[in-house]
Amino acid sequence: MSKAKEAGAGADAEREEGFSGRIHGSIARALGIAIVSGQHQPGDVLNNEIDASEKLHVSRSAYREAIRILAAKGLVESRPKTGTRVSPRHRWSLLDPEVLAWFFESEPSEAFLQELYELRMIVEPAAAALAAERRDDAQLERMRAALVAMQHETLATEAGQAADRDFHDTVLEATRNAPLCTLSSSIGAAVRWTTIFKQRDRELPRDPMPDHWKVFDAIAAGRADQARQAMERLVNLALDDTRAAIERRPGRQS
Amino acid sequence: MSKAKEAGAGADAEREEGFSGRIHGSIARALGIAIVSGQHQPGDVLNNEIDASEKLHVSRSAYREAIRILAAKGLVESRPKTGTRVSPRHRWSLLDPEVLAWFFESEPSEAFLQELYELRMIVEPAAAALAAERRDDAQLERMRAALVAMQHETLATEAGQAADRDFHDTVLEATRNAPLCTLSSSIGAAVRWTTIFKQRDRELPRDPMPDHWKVFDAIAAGRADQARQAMERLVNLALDDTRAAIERRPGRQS
DNA sequence: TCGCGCTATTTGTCAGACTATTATACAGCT
DNA sequence: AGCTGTATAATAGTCTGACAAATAGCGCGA
Repeated sequence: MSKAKEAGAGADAEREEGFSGRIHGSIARALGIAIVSGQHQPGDVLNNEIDASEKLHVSRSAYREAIRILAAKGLVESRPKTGTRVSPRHRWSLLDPEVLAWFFESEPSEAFLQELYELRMIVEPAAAALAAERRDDAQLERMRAALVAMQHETLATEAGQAADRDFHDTVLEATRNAPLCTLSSSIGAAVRWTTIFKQRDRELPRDPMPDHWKVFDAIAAGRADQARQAMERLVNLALDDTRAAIERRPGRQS
Repeated sequence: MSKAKEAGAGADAEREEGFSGRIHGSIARALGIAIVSGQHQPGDVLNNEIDASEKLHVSRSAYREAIRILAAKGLVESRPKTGTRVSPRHRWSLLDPEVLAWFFESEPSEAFLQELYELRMIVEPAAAALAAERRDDAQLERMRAALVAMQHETLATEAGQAADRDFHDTVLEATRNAPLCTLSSSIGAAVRWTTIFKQRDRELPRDPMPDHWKVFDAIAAGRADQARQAMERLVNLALDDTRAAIERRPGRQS
């Protein structure tokens, strides 16, 4: 069978700019970005299906499938006669990975970033505390291996960032709480997008390893409170770095 | 308002619980329930579009739109030649309102409920603390009004439950953190589904008002820590009630 | 044994017609 | 005049049937 087939790097890298091969996917992406970036505000009604699909040079069914995707994520709502209109913000699935990705494709507001970090600051330390109580030896070993790799490669390389992801993912898995995993995973992935800004800005100003090791040690020792505090510091420092990088770079690129 | 018609083709007795109006919606719902309930396990491939749509007596496009919805929520993944297969669980958007609803339509496992409450226990107290620091007078007034209404109507009535929702929603809004709102709103809505079990089981064993008022008082006074602790107690008691109701009702069919 | 191209299967896309729903305007009634 | 019910028109929803594109798996040949 195809067990080790899941290379990972290749499959994910294919979601680069432009489109994802499938028409309905790229239309959903384009519309989604237009919505989360405010080009289409809540309450606005989109062109009817015929006009819209003509303007985009696609068939009506492809356009409709794109709309279904957006509707599934709470961004729009369709009704006969009224048309398809952008839903109020409180209906949006702000934690959906794709929606988050769309936010980050159109320079999210600093306030939004702030809110995400705030949520991360609530969730990840709690996750670390749970992990300290529930991790098993195999997970512990994977965390250590990830940190070792991360230390060797540094966050400047793709492999290093993958190791970082691996560490955090294993911490989450160790909580044995599936909803918590998907949540924190989404936030983490989104926030890690900002790493690109940081990297592009200049060399990483701070060595993240000591803080990571403190989290690991606390989890290994089974000290929940200590793990929580260590993770709090870690996230806090990441926030500082990101905020500094953003303030130093008020110019938008395109 | 009569639900007249429906006779028509006659052969579509397949349409269960009746509503959702839109075909693609009900198909997505049916398939979604089948997936989250384990009838289709991760890795399983669904029938190809032609067979499936024939078996359901719907057109291929309607079926495809249903699949797009499920794919948008991470439940399935479609590729040419391979077909559409159920995604691994860690891809599922467990916090999506519809996915949660589907879980609760097919008696969720106790473990899953436990995990949801655990997450709620992490998020809601933190939200209460933030609300205590950021609420404005108008929000405060709406919280008070909601609690007064809740006290009059009790949780046994629809109006009383609406007031409960209103209270919690206002607390969330007061955090001024949009992602936190959508998250906690989803969890709250899902967990409140269990209220039905509780009600069905017997009279509500405990008066929830004193704990609600304590949360309110702390938020009104701007005492973040106090609000956090009060909300912790509130959620904890809800968990106890739910767990008791479930254990008292082990009636398992199928 | 290994690699390369063929093919069959499945999703993806397209086009056009018809149906269902409903907001709105309008006529009719009180 | 004000209200009520109905006709109308606009739009999403559904269906049909066809063709295109991608690709997993197989067989062929080096």
